[in-house]
Amino acid sequence: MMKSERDRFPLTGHFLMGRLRDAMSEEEKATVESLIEEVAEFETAEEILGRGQLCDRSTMLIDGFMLRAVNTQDRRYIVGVQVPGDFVDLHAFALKRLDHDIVTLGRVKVGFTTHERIKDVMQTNPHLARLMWFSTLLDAAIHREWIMKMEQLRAPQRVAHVFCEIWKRLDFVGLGEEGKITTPLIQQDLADMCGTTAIHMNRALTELRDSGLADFRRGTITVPDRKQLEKYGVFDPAYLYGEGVLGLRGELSIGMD
Amino acid sequence: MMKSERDRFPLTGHFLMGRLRDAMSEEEKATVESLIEEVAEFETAEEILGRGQLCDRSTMLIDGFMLRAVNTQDRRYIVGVQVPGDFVDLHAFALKRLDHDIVTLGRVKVGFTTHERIKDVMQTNPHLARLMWFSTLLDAAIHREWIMKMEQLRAPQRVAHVFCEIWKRLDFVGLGEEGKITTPLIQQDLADMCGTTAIHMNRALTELRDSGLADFRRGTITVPDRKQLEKYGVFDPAYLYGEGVLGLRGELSIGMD
DNA sequence: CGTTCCCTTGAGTAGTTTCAATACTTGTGG
DNA sequence: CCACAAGTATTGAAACTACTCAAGGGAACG
Repeated sequence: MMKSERDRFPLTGHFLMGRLRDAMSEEEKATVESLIEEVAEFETAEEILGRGQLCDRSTMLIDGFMLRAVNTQDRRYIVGVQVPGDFVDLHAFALKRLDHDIVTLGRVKVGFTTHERIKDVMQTNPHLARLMWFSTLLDAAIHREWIMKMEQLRAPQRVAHVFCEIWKRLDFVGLGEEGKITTPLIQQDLADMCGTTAIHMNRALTELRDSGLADFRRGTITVPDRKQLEKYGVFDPAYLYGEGVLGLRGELSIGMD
Repeated sequence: MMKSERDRFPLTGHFLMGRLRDAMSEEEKATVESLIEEVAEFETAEEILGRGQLCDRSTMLIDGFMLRAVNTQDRRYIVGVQVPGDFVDLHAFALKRLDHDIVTLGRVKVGFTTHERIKDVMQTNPHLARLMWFSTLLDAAIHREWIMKMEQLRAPQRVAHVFCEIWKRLDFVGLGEEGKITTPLIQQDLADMCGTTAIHMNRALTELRDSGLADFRRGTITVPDRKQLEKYGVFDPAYLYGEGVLGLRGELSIGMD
């Protein structure tokens, strides 16, 4: 049996999986794997990179979850979640300073690479450069979906959408299980992702539970029928560029050469 | 007197103005200008590029405004606005298909360049490549701010924020006037940007008008005291990467070499 | 076995939507 | 020039959604 991507590339095997990883040659996968110069583990709620902080390295999320968040005096706003395989602050390569914090959600394992190394790749392998660019734009596409989520959905639908997104992204990298997934999320996190108070989030979760769509208990999300939850949360995975109308897998020759 | 950027580069003179345009050499500015192979004008509400549509060119907005929008059966969701100097669908270079529509807001003038040309630049000028990447990430940063806008603000503050953002972005490219700006926006557009109904948006605008913070009348936005409006709309322009804690202008040598 | 963090519930208030109706503006053709 | 149509803006009232303040319950960890 073929070894899994993760076995062959223990640090970056999940990068772009389910999306354009198929468009990467073995050499390119090896190049990406070799970018990681240092591996580190963090406890929960640790800040990997803070807003406004100058930085000269980027972080690959190997295991666990992370959040993009902005903290003000009185509140925290979550603007994104990251799952294994995500180059969580690759955009810092071009931006130099982030407008938000990157914080761990539960224990995580990450790999660091320097911007120096990335710059080399940029100049020597235009194809990989483009894939890295693509991966940062994937985050932007997710941001747009979140804006729409806020614009159109009520609290219970928003969480449903969040559940669907995380699940689907885990599916892409081969970590999505059947029936239930476990995360370090608490209700306050979900509230901060959906722009509601924790109290209201609790009521939204109760509603989902009562209606049998999804059950959230201390980080474990149980969903009897994902299709139904996706319908309820108006979730169409196309924006994740893995499949559907926006997917590129069938047209790898187009543009990514 | 020195000719303005726009006089010297009539098609792309506003590109990255107020942000990293200062980091571009004269040759680079000329290169970008030469990318534009075709200039076109459009009437209002025309679709430049539709969701899911394969594409092999990108569009520079020269004059006027554009919207990033997603249309469903019953509603339209606006996820971004573009002003002159914006490479409105540069990200289609890496994504190939957009997850949203790009539509004109009022009459516009645009310039087209092929992905073929962009690819050349990518491979021959890593510095420019990086600036182009930067410009797409700027959009992502704006998306994140919009998510926060939705998460934390009430309708009147959200419009206030939209007004501040558009104004500041016009400032950057030298089109921001004193006291008032004129746009082709209607109340329905503002509602679609803020995730409210047009009716509620009307009440929000009335509130702004009554409180003396801002007056919106048929596209013309009048603001007696921008600082005050910015405070009300919790608007901190840092996320636009032109100045403030995230600005790079004083540190051009860092990273962008 | 108690502390701490996380979750739950109730009641009153604030913000938003919906439905319904009414004006104002602008452009067009008679 | 007026009449009309289409698009845009405004207002009122009732229903819904979410927030705040306040109190209590449960699980995990030492």
